[in-house]
Amino acid sequence: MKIGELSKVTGCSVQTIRHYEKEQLIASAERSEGNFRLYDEVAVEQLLFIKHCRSLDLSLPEIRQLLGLSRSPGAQCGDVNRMMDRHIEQIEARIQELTKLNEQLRMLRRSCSNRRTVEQCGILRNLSATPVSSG
Amino acid sequence: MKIGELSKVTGCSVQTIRHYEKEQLIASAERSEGNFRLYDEVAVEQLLFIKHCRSLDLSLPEIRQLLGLSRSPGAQCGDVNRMMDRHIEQIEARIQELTKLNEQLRMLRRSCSNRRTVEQCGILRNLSATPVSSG
DNA sequence: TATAAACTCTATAACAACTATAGAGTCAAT
DNA sequence: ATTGACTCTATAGTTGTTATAGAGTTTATA
Repeated sequence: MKIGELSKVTGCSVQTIRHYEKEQLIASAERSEGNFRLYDEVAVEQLLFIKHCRSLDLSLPEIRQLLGLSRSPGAQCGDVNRMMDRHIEQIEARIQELTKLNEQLRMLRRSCSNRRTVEQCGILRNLSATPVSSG
Repeated sequence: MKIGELSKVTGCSVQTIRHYEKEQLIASAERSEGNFRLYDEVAVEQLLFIKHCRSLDLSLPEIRQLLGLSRSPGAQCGDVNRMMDRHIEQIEARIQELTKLNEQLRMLRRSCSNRRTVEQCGILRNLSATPVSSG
């Protein structure tokens, strides 16, 4: 199948597929006489794997590493697990950050309730002061 | 003061300050005879305002808009409030996304507990299947 | 058979908000 | 005069796509 069909089947855009090839996440496809990329079912599987990893926010280098590990079947799972653990840590750290941010934003938002002119706007006043604290 | 001192005082890097100037977040600085940028206290205030906004994850266009509003003191606060509300919504949506992601990752992580070879690794097996569900 | 439509190719730029670099100029001190 | 610290502009890199231009290929139709 050509790249357009692969795109439809997997839900990855054509440019994205070419991008993954350039980034070495998938092997360089064979070419037709007219220099079109040709794919088979294996490519579909690989792309779905990658897509699934991306939906979990794994980076392309992380995915490349996973693909490498899955190609060396004798290897232990330790590396896979370590990567997942690190990734989970990152996500949780980000959630914490955003949660704190959200509290600050809500506090800030409470400092102004419309119908004032910008001159007296509590939000702008609070943004000018360095620490976020309003009352 | 020159850009290096402004950088120290505000904690913004020299490149970032120049970047903000190019992006029209701060006015083009006056120049010395030798073409060095020269700043005063007003610039310090503005940069701290911007830095504070950035710490709240406001985008540069959003900050530019806020700065514009704060310069037209007759304007109503409505716009400021709408921007904050939209921003809060975005942050909360992102927190939801990440929380869901985190659950999926933890579930996936539970599917492999070291000491297996990659061939039997539950993580890799689950990543190959399209929906995330493991048991 | 000519031609148009739909597809593919490569290479490049855009996105956001910086960070890093190269190569040149300025300034103060020795 | 020269060193060192600073500054200048312009450009490329970061991440994972998406969008574009300009050219070539294949398929369907007139």
